[in-house]
Amino acid sequence: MRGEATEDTFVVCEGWACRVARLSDGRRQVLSFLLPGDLFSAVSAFQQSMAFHVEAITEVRYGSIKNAELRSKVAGDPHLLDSFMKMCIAENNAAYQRLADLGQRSAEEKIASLILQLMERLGARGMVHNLTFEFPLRQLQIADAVGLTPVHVNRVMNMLRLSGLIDIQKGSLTILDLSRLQRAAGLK
Amino acid sequence: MRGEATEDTFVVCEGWACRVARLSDGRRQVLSFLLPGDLFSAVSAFQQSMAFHVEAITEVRYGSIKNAELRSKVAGDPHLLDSFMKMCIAENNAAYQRLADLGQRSAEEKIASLILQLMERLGARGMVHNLTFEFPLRQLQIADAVGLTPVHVNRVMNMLRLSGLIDIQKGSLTILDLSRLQRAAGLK
DNA sequence: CGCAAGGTTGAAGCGCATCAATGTAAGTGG
DNA sequence: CCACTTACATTGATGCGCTTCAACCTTGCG
Repeated sequence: MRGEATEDTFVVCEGWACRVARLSDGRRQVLSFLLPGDLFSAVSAFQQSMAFHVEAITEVRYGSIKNAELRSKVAGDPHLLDSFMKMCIAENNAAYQRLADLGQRSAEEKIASLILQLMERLGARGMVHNLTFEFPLRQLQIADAVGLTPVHVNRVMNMLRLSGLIDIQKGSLTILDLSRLQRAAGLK
Repeated sequence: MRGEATEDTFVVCEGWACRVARLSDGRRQVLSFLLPGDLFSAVSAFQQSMAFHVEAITEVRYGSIKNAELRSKVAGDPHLLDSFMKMCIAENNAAYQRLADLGQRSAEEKIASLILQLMERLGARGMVHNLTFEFPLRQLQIADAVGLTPVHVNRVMNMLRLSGLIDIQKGSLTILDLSRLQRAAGLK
């Protein structure tokens, strides 16, 4: 789905997608990953067109609501307005955290913290069990999200695997040593 | 000003400030620059505490409004709600553009596009004349904004100056060759 | 004057990019 | 069922962009 003006606001019901910005020369930046429950953009009801577009990562089921309807609902219900603003805040804070990650962290830290952020968001949706969760990302998509080459993403992820921090099997990721992974992410 | 819960939402009236995130080991990331007319955070009225803090760059004059008052005003006026959401969108889109800059661009592109973005925002405020505008940033602040070392920022900015793209005199920046600067920024 | 903050410059090294080749698994058509 | 293709993961060799460390310079100011 490209970034044209839309009549509707969409919400992911099932599957993964991502917001992508494309530079004029073709370079791609994955701005954020969309998990079940996420709006394609928390504020899309209020803007003409998006500066990015949305791409499916897996098969995606999604729902929609007319922008005009969403706007009037939000305007008419202070409690809903508050929830809506909180989603907007979350979107902002997530972007700011990624900014700090991209600006300040090494390759290993970037990838480790991306994994931890995804786990946190999936955990809030009850989609993590025993530190294991679905992980449908290709290494190219990870590379475009953290600003590295796919080749280097491969090397770093292999290192994380060989060091016994994570394990990946058939689209499923398991964190084998959470505290070491957090240290590798530069946290604490 | 740290990121504690605040009773008020602040708006910059005069001067420059910036939002800053700090990593646990002390690394800093400048998330965005605040120019006259910017809210410290477009959504600060709706959240408990900020994930970042705000630092002054120059002397800053600012105003404030009680969060509760701002919330009720926004909730009570659909037109104001729309304006408010548009500020939130702008904040988001700016963050996304910086994400793409940090993830995909070279040092020269990062710095050139930062300069162009600042000029664009200042121009919208009528603060640019003959491609010249106030530029109070230290090289360290630029470095923390684009994710480079101050040393390298210095080299790149010197190159931009020696190449005749920009000129800096006493806190004032002039763009000498706009189209070459845009090309250096990787645009078009 | 003497100090502090910031700008400038050089030398050396590392982290990641780049280029290129090979491996591997799933899908497709004959 | 096998030849072929396509997509993605893996691995090695080489090089560059940026970091790091360190010195020195400039400016403003008590």
